[in-house]
Amino acid sequence: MGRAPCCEKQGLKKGPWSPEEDEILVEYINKSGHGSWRSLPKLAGLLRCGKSCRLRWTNYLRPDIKRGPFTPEEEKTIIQLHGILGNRWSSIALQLPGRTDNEIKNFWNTHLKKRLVRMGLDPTTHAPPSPSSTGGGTSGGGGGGAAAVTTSSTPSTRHMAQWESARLEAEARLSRESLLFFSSQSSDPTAPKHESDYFLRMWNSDVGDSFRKIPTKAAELEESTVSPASSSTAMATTAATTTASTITSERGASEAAHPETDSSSSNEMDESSESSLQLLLDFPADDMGFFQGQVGNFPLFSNELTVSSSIKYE
DNA sequence: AAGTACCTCAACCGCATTGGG
DNA sequence: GCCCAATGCGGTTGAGGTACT
Repeated sequence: MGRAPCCEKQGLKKGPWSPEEDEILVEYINKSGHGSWRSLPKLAGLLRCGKSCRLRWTNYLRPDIKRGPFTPEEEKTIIQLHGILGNRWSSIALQLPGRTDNEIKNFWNTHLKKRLVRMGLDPTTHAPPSPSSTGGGTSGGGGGGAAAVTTSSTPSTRHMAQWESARLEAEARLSRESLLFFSSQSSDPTAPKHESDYFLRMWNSDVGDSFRKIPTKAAELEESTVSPASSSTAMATTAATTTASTITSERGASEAAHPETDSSSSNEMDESSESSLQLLLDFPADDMGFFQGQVGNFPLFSNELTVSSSIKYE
């Protein structure tokens, strides 16, 4: 195929940016905007490719970038969002104003990932490693451990399945209760009438968008790893139950006391218990408040519901 | 003090996606 | 609908700094 390189390599500088280059770039963008990144270097008089300029601007020079160490709240947000979104750093960054996807990615890889590993959690899925896989194969970084989880699903598809499950459940409920729902809506159109409402909202938000855009290739892969009899929805429910448990604070704790939920995943969750979930369970419910008013044009979660609403479907 | 190992993070690379012609 | 350029995104690299021996 041979896509042409993003820029002609000859004569273009690579590596760290000098203060002078930074100054030129900032001055030019402040004056003229970045416009076409490809043509920017030439117009600004920089010996860099447009891609490099864009990266430098978005990751370092942008005026709204927040510097300095991550706060505990930001850490929690990242961990929780990673539990939901996986390695969708740009989506995670949307919830952390002033932080770049690159910064979050680096912080995750150098700090948070290790912390989860120390807690006995799979940093990819946030689930405790399955007993069969704990013996050998978690060496090496990267995605090596991804296959260790419950089904053969990949992290991204498990996250997608989680979303899909919540969405389907919400839609089913709403269709069942549509008359009641719409009649009662007149009193307060903005107030969620049902917990599943939040998922529909989130699904229709920017965050949900990122899932709808997951390439079908991933879904096909998912299908191919599941027996024909098991629909993707059924799989999704299982995955959602498992994964959502790990990312839910209140629910995670109550789940241990209510083993009547999905038996296929309950074993894992039982084994995880408090110790392996400690980090996630420690989060107060209103830590998910970052969703409120920040996704789309509406609040997504009320304080009393938070994410715990995500699992109460059977 | 010197050498080595480890850590951090800015920057690069290449694939995926988007959008215009 | 197809092609291609532009842009976005996530994984990876490597230089520089720090800690340890």
